[in-house]
Amino acid sequence: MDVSRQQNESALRNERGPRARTRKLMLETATRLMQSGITPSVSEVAEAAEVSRATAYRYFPSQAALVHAVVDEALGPILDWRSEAPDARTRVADLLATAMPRIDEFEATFKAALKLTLDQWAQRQAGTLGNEPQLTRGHRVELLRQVTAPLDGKVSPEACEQLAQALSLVFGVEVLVVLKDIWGLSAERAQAVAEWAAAALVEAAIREARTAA
Amino acid sequence: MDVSRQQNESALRNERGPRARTRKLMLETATRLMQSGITPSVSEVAEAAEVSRATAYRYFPSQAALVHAVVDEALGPILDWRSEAPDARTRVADLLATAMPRIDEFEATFKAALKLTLDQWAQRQAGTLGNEPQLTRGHRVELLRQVTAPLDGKVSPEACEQLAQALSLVFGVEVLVVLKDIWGLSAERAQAVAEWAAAALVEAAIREARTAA
DNA sequence: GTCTTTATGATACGCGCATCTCATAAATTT
DNA sequence: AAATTTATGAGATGCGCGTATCATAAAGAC
Repeated sequence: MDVSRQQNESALRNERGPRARTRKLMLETATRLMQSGITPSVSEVAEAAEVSRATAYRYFPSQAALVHAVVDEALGPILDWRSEAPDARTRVADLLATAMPRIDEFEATFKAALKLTLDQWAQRQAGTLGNEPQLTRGHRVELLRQVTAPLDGKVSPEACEQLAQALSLVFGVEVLVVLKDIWGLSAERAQAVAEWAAAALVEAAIREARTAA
Repeated sequence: MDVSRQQNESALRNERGPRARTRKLMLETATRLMQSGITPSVSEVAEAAEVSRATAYRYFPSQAALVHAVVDEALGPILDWRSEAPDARTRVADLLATAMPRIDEFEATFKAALKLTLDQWAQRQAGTLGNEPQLTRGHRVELLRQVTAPLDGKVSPEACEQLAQALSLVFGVEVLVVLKDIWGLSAERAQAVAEWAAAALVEAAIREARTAA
């Protein structure tokens, strides 16, 4: 029973037929469960979606694959984000305004994803690397390069890179983990702090370039 | 067999006797395993330490308890950190110089701890809150209040608080996770980026207070 | 309509973690 | 030294995850 023979992974998403239907059902169920705070095992999704465990494992062979798929859905508008604003300050503010509420909305999902990357890192360290779906987590790099793009030429490439790296610290689930869970802030306050910090970093990079010139 | 009847938790640490000895052995074994990248189960520590599983579980009833104990050891010098430097810039640089190498050294341990806090958060959300040891993760707040202490009076309390919160984003395991794992930086580069970001944030807070006045 | 292909469900197995019980060994106390 | 408390080990049990097998039901081809 080789699935890819007749319907490959990408085709499965949007086409119809029994496979696409079941997959959609499972994904929706998994998303709902994760939103409620659970990081469901494949078996749990199977039960909640009222399909047999065997079937569930045919679509998502591991919890990692499951979370990966749900995260892809959750990322949605963040992946499509673009900015034509002329200055970096506006771009970073815009990015945070788009991404952070979405991340907060799917907080449980993104935290589960973060947990999985930590799992995979540990297994890699220990040498026990199953060939899992390999959670991506590289979106930040691309997005932040867009943010710092207006600074090309005005700021040295090294400084630009450093700024992007620093910005990646104030943008992501980790921000919520720290500000909400440790400091007890609301989602709004957390976003405000992140925006302030991001603006300060951009400002500093620009200022340094100015004094260096 | 009520342990606390004769030797309570705190007494166990430094006193001697068979219990303290076994506990120490297990802790050392667990630390060694975690440094090698594994996040060991209680059973694994038991085997590596050559004690029976039953004994192991008497000391550490769960993996969470185990990690918690190892983290306490790993924190070591970070918890003792103090600074008498007169200005916040120096203090934050000093804190990062102390803490980041230590965190990097015990990277696997701190990542495991982060994973556990995510687990606990998820279980809390789902309502299934076992009464686990409840990982602390609040050290950052105290340390950063010390960092921003020189700004009291010079900067409004709100701004001071916000600065501390922003600084907490560039100080901790999360920084390593993002900069090393996503960007592929070395530990040294990661620390340099964190230091630059921290300095920029402090600078921004001070500058804002100046212009506001 | 028959026949093939494909999807699903029921069931069973192995594995590792966590817990419990009970017997033995070690220690402390008197 | 004897008695009592305390620590340990060996084994059994239950539970959940992941996998494999086989039989049935649904969909598509002719």
